[in-house]
Amino acid sequence: MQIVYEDKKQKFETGATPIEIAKTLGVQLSGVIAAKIDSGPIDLTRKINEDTKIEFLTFDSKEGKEVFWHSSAHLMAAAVKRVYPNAQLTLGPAISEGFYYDFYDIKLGDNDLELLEKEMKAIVEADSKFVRKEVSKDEALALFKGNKFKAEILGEAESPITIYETGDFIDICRGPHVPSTRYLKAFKLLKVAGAYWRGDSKREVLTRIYGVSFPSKALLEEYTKFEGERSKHDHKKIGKELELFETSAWSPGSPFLLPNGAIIYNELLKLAREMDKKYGYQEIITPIIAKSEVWKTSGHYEKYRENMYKVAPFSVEDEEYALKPMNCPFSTVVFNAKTRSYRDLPLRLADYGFLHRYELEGALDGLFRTRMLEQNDAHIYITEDQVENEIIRMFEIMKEVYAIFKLTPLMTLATRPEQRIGSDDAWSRAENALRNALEKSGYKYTIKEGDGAFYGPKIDIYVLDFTGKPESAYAASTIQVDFNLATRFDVKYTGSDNREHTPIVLHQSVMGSLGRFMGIILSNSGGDLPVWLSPVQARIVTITERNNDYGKKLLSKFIERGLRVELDESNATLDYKIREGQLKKIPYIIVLGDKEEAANTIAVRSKDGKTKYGVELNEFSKDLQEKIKTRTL
RNA sequence: GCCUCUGUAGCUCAGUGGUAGAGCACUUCACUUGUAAUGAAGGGGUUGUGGGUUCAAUCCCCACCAGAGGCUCCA
Repeated sequence: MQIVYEDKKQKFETGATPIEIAKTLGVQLSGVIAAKIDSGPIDLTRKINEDTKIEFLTFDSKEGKEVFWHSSAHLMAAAVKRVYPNAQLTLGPAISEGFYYDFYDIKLGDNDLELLEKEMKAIVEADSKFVRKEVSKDEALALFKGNKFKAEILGEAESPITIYETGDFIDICRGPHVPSTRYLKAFKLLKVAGAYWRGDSKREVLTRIYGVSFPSKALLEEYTKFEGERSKHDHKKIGKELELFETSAWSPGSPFLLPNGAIIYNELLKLAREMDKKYGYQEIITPIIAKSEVWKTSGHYEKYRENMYKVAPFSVEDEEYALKPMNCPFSTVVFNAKTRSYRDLPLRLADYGFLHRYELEGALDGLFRTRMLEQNDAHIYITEDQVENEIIRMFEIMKEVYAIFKLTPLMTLATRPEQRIGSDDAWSRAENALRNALEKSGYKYTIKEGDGAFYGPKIDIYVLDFTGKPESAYAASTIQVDFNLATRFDVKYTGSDNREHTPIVLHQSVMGSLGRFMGIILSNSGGDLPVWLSPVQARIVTITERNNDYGKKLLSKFIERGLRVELDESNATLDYKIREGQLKKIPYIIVLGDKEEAANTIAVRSKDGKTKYGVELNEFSKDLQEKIKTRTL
């Protein structure tokens, strides 16, 4: 057998294990969790019987982590079995950050986790080996007699079945695993949650325990520290601290924007409207409630009814009305308000209507997932051959907006799903248009096969969150092609051939839900907003009461200039006032004392703690206005 | 909707089967301060809501409401 390891080529006896091979090659095994050969990762103790390349996996690699966490899931399951012998094992995979295991027939709460951790520690100290065995399907079934979940899994598997023994614990498992429990030095069980067997809400509810583990205590501490950092980016916490929004049981899922929050929200709206103007979108205003008939025509009533709020009967006519969950159909009324020609296209209609969607209570999340939302929504009526260029244009808008917020976009192209309307030809042309637009604009993108809407392909744009990890990116913008809407609402234009044609509709939303977008900005910035978005752009602080009149005089000057400035003339100490301003993340604190008053200047402290003395008010306010105008820090 | 946890003053949180406490915030007074917390006094709570158990419930039990996390990661 020939093994290739980096540039060393050596022959080994068939049946050598990675541990033996490592010794011969002189590979240091400390930190090595598993090996990887051509056919995939394997146990360090498993014999290799094929010609192959070999790689040694440590925790640093994605595959190494997977092995490590999967072994940790076994460790946890072993502990659960000891403490709760009746618990039935189901599945326990590694996930992107840690692992979980689902159990059937146990009840436990967060308080029980400590007990399990102790048990796990005992197993780790016992240094139990992970022993791999192959058995027949029948033998495996016998091992898990009475466990319908394992029986279901085995039903789909082929003999021989691999099992792993760790002390007295046995689980069906493809592996590989770390050689022994001693490797699993540092771990933490995080939470207990409910999950459905195979993610299906009609099936059994299982108890899922989440955990993370690391090869050293230091790494676990680092993880814990990062989790602390995470809470600084919790938009709900920031919203509370900066007095931006409140939630109320009066209307769950519909946050109330407080004055400070409303300022930020309106600044975002202002930006959206500026972009509309710049890029030739016309704003329309359409009803919030309408007869359900509308949604029967659009098809939403059939597909989306569970998420719709009905208002029925609304009037004496006993006709059912509904709150709109989407703006789309209403733009057709605007299009049809007069006879349209191809010269009117592309017709770009922006709609900021308030939408209501019934979201599951458990899915609600601050500004991120709400039941009332407002999108910077647009519907573009267009001919098929205009699609590509129009989308390139949309990317221009998006680039401009993202640059302001320093957001990094990730593009995904979603193609035709199983259930769809429109001809395959039309789909191909539309998908190509989207692909070309992406490529001509120089974007890298991933393709999600079959993930398009039933009415057309789409591009979803995600933006990175504060961690910068693609897997936790936010869905921010969307661009969708729609073959359905115009047909359903009988929308037509006259072509250059003097005949009637049905336009294609593009759905576009650059910022998505504005509330949600605000949440993203809050989280990513940790509450440190640029001047143009800050509810209070500067706060005047007087040192003594003697300076209050000077403070009032300057305040009115700032307000005349349209700046959001406030005055703190309380009789607290300067230190206290500075601290207050700093905690509220106000970009500038203007300090006024006797010296400033005598010289008719101001002292400006910026958020980074640096202070400039003897500044002229005009100079400062001009600088501020410039920053606001250009939307820079 | 389902699972786990949580709900005590505006906020952050203690606490107890015998109707409640701290810090911050707020009000008042004193201090008049030069770049991240001056001191003192005071006001503020049907312990989420509704039932039940009990001589007695904020605490125990049930239901409801709201909040947090989870319900895609496949032997």
